[in-house]
Amino acid sequence: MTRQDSIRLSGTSYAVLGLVRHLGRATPYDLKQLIAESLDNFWPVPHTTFYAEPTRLAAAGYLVEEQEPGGRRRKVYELTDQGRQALERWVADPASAAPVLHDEGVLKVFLGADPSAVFGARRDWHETKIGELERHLEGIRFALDGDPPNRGSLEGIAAALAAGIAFHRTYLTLLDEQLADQGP
Amino acid sequence: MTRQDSIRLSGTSYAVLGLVRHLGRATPYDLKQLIAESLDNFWPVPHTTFYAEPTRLAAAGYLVEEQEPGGRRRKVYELTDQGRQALERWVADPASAAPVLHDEGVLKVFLGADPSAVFGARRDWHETKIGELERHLEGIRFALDGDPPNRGSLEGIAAALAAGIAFHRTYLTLLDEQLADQGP
DNA sequence: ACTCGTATAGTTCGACTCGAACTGTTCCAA
DNA sequence: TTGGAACAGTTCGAGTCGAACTATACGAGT
Repeated sequence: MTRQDSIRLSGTSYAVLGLVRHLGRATPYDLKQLIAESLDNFWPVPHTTFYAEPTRLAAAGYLVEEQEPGGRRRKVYELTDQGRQALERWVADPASAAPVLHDEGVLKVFLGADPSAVFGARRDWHETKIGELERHLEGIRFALDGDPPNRGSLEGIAAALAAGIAFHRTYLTLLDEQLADQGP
Repeated sequence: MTRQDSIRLSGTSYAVLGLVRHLGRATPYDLKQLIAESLDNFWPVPHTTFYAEPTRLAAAGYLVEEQEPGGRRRKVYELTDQGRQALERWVADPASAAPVLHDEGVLKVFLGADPSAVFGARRDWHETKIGELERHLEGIRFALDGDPPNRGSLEGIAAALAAGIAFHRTYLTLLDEQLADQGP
């Protein structure tokens, strides 16, 4: 009998349910590994949440929790019907919360910092980031050329990576425009 | 004697300090009004934080807190030297934390939602938002054409609004590209 | 076989954050 | 003169986060 503690489900909750559905059986660490560098660009989840949130979801009946008897005694999660249904309902609804951006650099400039200094530093960061994501994406593409055991998974990650790269490129363009409007 | 409870200062803390510096004397409600629709695009601050955070900052010596004797008994804040120095030090440092984006729509698509449905709905939202911001910006520009009592303030807000509009436009472009890549 | 370093895996804690819901105040028009 | 809308402020508890820490596994060199 699943419990109905009627907890609130956030985007992060659904992210956890979705990742568990994807892996079938997953430990918190698996979840963390899955999204590093891909989904993380659009929906950051601190790693501690992957330990806390599944426990919450299991208590409310969306997941089942098992613990390995020996070794690291890791907890392994699987979706329940209730979890699957909640996830499907949420995914089917095309409405989504407005995107939210947190940019400390713009805040600094708003509070009087020198735009060239702040945006200049930021520029380099985006370039580095793009490099990382591209390298990662290449790796995935290479894997996709071989045999595809987990093809679907990799394709989703590739799409997220491509979108992430597009996002950072756009940001770079915007920054360069700002920098051009300023200094010499 | 200012207390040194050595609290952690987040971007939001500095935002509060900066807004108080800007206004000279400010109530929480003033702060909230100041950033609605402008800074909010890059550094969202829930309104309750404008009640809690200044209290925290005052306890640690960054602000002084006074309470109106009658009426609404509002609390009024002013910057201390300690607060001013902390703010200046932070603003002078060109390094800033990486921008962070939260986009539930992309999350949904990542988890298997229909991209056209999700992005289509989102598209309209951005258009509405741009309209609002543009109307607001026009208002500010009109005010700037008149006499400028608080000119500096308004210019900062105008800049933030312009950047916000640019951001949403860019997002719109990206969404349209995604929608074009999909079906008809 | 052993042991040291590194990578992997997991947890605890407390401070902070957030939003829902509520209360109180002021203003203004009917 | 009173009732409703807009304005202003607060409370509360659940949720979120990151720093710091512990523990386990693996592997290279000895």
